[in-house]
Amino acid sequence: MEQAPQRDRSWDEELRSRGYRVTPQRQLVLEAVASLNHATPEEIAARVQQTAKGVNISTIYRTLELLDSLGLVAHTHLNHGAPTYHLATEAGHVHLVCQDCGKIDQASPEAIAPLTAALDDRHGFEVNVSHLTVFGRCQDCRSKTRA
Amino acid sequence: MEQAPQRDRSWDEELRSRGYRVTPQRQLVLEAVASLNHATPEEIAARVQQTAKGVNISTIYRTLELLDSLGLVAHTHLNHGAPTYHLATEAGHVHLVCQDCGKIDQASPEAIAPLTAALDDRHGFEVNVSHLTVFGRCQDCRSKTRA
DNA sequence: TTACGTGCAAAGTCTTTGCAACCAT
DNA sequence: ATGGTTGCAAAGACTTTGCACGTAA
Repeated sequence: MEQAPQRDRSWDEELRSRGYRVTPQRQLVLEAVASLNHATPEEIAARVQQTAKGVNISTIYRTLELLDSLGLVAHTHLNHGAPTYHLATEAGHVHLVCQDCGKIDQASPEAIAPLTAALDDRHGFEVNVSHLTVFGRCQDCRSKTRA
Repeated sequence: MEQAPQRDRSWDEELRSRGYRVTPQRQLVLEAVASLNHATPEEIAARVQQTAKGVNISTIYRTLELLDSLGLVAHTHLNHGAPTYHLATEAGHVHLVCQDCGKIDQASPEAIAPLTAALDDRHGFEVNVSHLTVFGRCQDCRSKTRA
């Protein structure tokens, strides 16, 4: 399976060096996660199937679990039901989930630096920043409700 | 259904004033949430059924949803699967979930004050503190791995 | 008395698993 | 060639829903 030469292939070696194989399905899942950002397994499956219709949902789950364990993608648990996946290279940001409209925003790492420092200091707890989600209400919904 | 007089009954009125009824099932669920702390619906059901065996799991779910919507309990979405419920009066703390051993610790509100301030400031985002969960590794697991 | 709440059972959603065929290495 | 991967289908975990009976108010 040939591809455009300029695509990032560093993860290929990550797989192979650990004894895993590089398959079209895995490429497609990783590309889907990269392009969708905060997507559920079903959304990722839909995107993958735009290119390769035969890919089964169970393969999506297995692949996401693998990529997650390798640290290539990360997931967060949002409101109810499905987790959402994003590239681990985008880690270091906080997810801001609006409980009114469901919108997902992101905050920069600096905003949470005091938090991670305080938790390390006082609890000896090492924060997994790529897995951090904050719930609340976004600016839009706050102004709407106040009206 | 009479009970010991010294039990906290403020939530009774919370229900009645909104047109909901006070039932033994709802009392038991609230008591279970209070005594268990971070319990899943199934765990709550098990506790409730120690007292009243007939209570159905669907009643547990419906009651938790109700109490949650009334702000009497709150839930967080932990690793995979079931959410965990706790009393809303214990809100204002952060859950620290260890991804290695699964232990749930709590951090005081002061630790997150800088975070909530920064997010409000820079994103107009109002943090729901009772719903905040931080993933990472606890002190014990860190020292084990480092060894 | 009235209509909200519950138990029961069935269905729904999301995810995992066993197994034979398949294919990356 | 050969063992990791996939598709398929079935099972599993978790949650919701419809309906008739029960019960708080």
